[in-house]
Amino acid sequence: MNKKETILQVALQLFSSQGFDNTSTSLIAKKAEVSEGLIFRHFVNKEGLLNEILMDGFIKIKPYLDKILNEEDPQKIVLSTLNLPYTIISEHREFWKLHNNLRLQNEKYRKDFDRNTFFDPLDTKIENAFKALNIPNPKIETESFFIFLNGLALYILEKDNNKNPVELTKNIELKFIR
Amino acid sequence: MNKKETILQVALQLFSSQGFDNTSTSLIAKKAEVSEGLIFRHFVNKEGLLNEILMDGFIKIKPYLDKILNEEDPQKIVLSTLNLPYTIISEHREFWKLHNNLRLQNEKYRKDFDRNTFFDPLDTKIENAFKALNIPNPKIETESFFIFLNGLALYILEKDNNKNPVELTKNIELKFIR
DNA sequence: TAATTTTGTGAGCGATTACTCACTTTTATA
DNA sequence: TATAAAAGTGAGTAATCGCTCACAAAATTA
Repeated sequence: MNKKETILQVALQLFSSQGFDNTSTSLIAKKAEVSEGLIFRHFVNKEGLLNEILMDGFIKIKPYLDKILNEEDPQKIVLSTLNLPYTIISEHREFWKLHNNLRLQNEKYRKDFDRNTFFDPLDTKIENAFKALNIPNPKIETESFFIFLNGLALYILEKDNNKNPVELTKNIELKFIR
Repeated sequence: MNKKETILQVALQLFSSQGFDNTSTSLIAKKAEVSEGLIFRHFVNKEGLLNEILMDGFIKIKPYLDKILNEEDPQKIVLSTLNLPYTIISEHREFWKLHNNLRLQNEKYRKDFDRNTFFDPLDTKIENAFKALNIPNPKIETESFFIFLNGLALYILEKDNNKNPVELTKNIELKFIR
């Protein structure tokens, strides 16, 4: 087992459960069973470690997004986006929790992320889908849709289990596709 | 100006913008222009300071809740609850931001808060309102409703301004009351 | 006014923080 | 196989952390 990988793995686990600020590099080293110095050899500083974790995470998330962006049926686009929170979180819970906490707590991170436009293509994809479905005010509808999506993601994150909230998602679906 | 009050005010501002862990007692003392020791005289420890801030905050929030709980018209109940995020955040933004961050980041705080059942009466109130409005599955509808409400609160928190998102709220309203 | 309590100070404590660096061990290259 | 580069160690650093405490000033009570 690669030691660099172990550090990344342990740090992600700790950052997501305890928070970035509240996790010391000494604890990471201890749990990863490496010397503390090795962390700084590989990642320069604590923030560098965080950045590499985030990069890795987004690279793993990307394919889920691309799959939706390649879809053409507007109804399918909306429906599979509604399932995105469950899909992502069930497979990358720790990363998504970390990303969410940083986004809500760290203003600098939030602005960097927003400038990064990671989800922008999905945003326009959804808006176009609503247009295609002849929804009266597609721009506002898209805004509502993403508010719902964020709420749903938080809801799933807060549950400890990874059970798919099918009935709930169905109920929400009907509010956007009649 | 009361020095204890100043400490509470400064600490709330710093905790909500930087996070609890990332804010030192020395910085609070400096910004409040008091000695660091005074913080511990008044609040025993850093966590005691946090708790008093939270207590104060919830006491200020309570009346908004009570107003809805005393309402009888089911439609009005749903509508004014949908306006709750904007109402609370525009007047107690810092407190609500702090509460949200703690809830998402600190597992102990989340569990304590959930056990505290602060919002439980509102939950049943909404469910009964949906029953009165003959909504097919009131339990699931209530769950969706609060997911939406959480998403909306985050949306308003992330915006720096305090502008009431009327058009958006109207759009969401129509998804719950036809 | 005198005694007591409350409010406030600031130097200082041990523990912990992120990080450095001289050094050794392992791996890759010539 | 000799050499260079990369990976890994662990003791040590200054700075900062939450917090204590002896003491002084201010407010309250007797």
